[in-house]
Amino acid sequence: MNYSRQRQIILNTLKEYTVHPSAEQLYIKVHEKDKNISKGTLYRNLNQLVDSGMIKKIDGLDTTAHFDHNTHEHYHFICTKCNKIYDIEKEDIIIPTIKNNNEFLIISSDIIFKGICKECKEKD
Amino acid sequence: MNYSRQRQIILNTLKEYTVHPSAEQLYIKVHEKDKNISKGTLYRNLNQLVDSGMIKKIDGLDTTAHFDHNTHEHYHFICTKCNKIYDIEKEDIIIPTIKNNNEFLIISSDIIFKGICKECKEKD
DNA sequence: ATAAAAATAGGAATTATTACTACTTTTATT
DNA sequence: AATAAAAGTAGTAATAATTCCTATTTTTAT
Repeated sequence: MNYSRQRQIILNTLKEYTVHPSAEQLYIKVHEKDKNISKGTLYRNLNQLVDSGMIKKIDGLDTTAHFDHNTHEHYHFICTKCNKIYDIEKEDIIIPTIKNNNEFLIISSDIIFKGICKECKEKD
Repeated sequence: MNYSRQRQIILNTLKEYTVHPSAEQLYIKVHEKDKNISKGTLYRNLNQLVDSGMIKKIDGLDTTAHFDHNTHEHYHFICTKCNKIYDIEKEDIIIPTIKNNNEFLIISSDIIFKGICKECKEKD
């Protein structure tokens, strides 16, 4: 992967997020910094960054892919009321494993908890 | 929800699968049984069946939604070589939980394990 | 300095999904 | 059984997310 100014902007912009934007949300911010960066470039670079392990792609949040610059192993909680996505750190959960498993070589596990966050609970 | 012949065909067709088809894959089979069932009808009914809890929607497998007639709580393992989706039964895993959690009310958790299945491991 | 490899902008194309509309089927009530 | 309201349908148009394409530009290794 060669250096590219555009890819640098995309990565830096993603790093400014504490939540996990979709490509479209990211595009708006990136576009503010450089009006010429096209969606083709954005998608191509996001995919390259995912493939090289520099960022993570999160599916299953809604119908679109979201992107996460936090590459250390962690999981997500989505509040079904406010749709906010919270990070759940590895050390804060009991990791699932398959019992007596000699059939599957597990390389990664994605976990998405869904429910109600404290804030929404207190509003009721 | 009223009875509809088309919905019955869609549900029965989904039940014939042991794997978890996308809407498109399901459409091909449904279309073999009744040439007149439209994609609009398929999507509308799939969404109704999901909303009523009769089937489950699985996101995060690839870019499209997949559907599962197996509504009892279970999880999935995707082989990154052959892309086959295996069911992992609840009783076969150690369920993840958030430790010392008083912030999130967890209603459901989706887990997708990724790795290499036995078959693909043995081919190497 | 230069040539091959990689990347780009911008728009076209593709794919998945939803929305719309005039018509048909189902269901509850008589 | 007749009937009217509610629910559902086919077929197509529209939308949204993402990928593909191409001529041009940038990066990198010599």
